[in-house]
Amino acid sequence: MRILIVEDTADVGEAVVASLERAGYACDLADRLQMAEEFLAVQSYECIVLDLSLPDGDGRSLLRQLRKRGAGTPILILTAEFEVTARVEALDAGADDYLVKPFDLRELEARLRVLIRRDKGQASGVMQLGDLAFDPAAQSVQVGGAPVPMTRREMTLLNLMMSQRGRILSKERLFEGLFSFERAEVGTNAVELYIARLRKKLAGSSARIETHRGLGYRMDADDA
Amino acid sequence: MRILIVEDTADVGEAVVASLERAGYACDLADRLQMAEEFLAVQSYECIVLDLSLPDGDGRSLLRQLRKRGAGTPILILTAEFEVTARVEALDAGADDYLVKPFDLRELEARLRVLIRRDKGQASGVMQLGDLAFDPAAQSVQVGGAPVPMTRREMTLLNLMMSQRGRILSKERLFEGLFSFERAEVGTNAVELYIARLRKKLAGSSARIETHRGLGYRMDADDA
DNA sequence: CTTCCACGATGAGAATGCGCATCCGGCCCC
DNA sequence: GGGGCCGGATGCGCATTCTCATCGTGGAAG
Repeated sequence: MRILIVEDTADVGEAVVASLERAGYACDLADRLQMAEEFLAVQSYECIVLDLSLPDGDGRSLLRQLRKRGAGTPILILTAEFEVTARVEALDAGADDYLVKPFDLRELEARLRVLIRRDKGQASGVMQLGDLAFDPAAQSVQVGGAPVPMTRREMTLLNLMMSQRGRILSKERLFEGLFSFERAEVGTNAVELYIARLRKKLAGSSARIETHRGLGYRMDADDA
Repeated sequence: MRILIVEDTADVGEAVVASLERAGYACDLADRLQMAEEFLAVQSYECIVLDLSLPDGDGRSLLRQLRKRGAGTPILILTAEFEVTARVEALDAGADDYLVKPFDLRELEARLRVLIRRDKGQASGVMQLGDLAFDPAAQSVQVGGAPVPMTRREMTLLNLMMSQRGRILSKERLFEGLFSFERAEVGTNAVELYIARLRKKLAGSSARIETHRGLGYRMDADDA
């Protein structure tokens, strides 16, 4: 939990550092843009608190530079400029929050907690099986990095099989999953059909579908 | 891009809705907690704007309830309470931002843009895809540096597709992002219509919208 | 070991209905 | 009042989907 504070007014900077250190963060204090850049070159931070008016330049340039470089670090602007246009401009330039002096240290801490909390915790729900990757959210299938086009039925079947990988799924079960409501009219052969289609599209992958006669189907990888 | 606004003061709520709709968001307005919960039960939102003082209870309870349920939707508190302790409490309870009335609509919009782009995992504002550049803040689209005029709906759709680039978005999902409840009577092929219009305007660009029959649409660049 | 049967695999073809284009009317905002 | 934005309706083309029919194969019993 390391935070960079860029602030030229000594007493403000020191007060912020003292407060954040008491809250358990490791803090580096820079009073000029150049010093901030030196810190950033050798250290990565959970979060950056940035004053806009600095003796050797404008904080906005640092902000833009970082974003252009692709840095995703949350940045909180802390400044005396209270004009709405300045706020909008900074936020649109890539800042994540904007606090106007004078401010309350408790609020600063709370807002930093929010930024750090947000920055963590976005997991990708991708399922992997051998060289087969399936992302249910994106509805995308890849074999060894190459995308494989799938139709809707194929996709739902793959979803069923992969979310229960390693288990044998009865044909009735798969049938329910595929044709839950319109089942009355569709023949019993349909499941086998889509199993065949899936197998064909998954040829060349290390994932495969085993047949267990009289029981159902099971998905697994070749080796393992 | 659908936003839920929970606000009991009619003129404030309507002003916010008008402003956000002009910016291309689909908005649902709830003036009571109960209504908000009903909306949330049947619809998912990109973001929630929440007033704390409501006729049938305290907004904080909704906030806590959502977080306990594990909802990760960004929430912006919009209230007249200006005490620091109230802000800290709300932020620690799971709110992502806190704006005190009276506020400037431009700042609200800017802060919502921040929350939404953060939620999507992007740090800065401008999105690029091949030679197509989209700036949600400026509501501007460029193909190879040349500006392309877009209508509001087209822009909203492009925003949806680009912020989820590489993923297949179902027609229902796009529909929900495009239209709010009051416009519920629009036909089902409205989405196809705007897809067609977008494609026409994006002809000549390396950005492309693929159709995945039965699944939805997916945005990508020609090469890759 | 052999034989037979039932279950599963596979290919070809037909119909459903999805998605696209187009034209058009209506509405809102200027 | 008018121009652009918005969304309705229709007809057509075709991918997807499912049926049908045939062939392959595993397994158990004699």
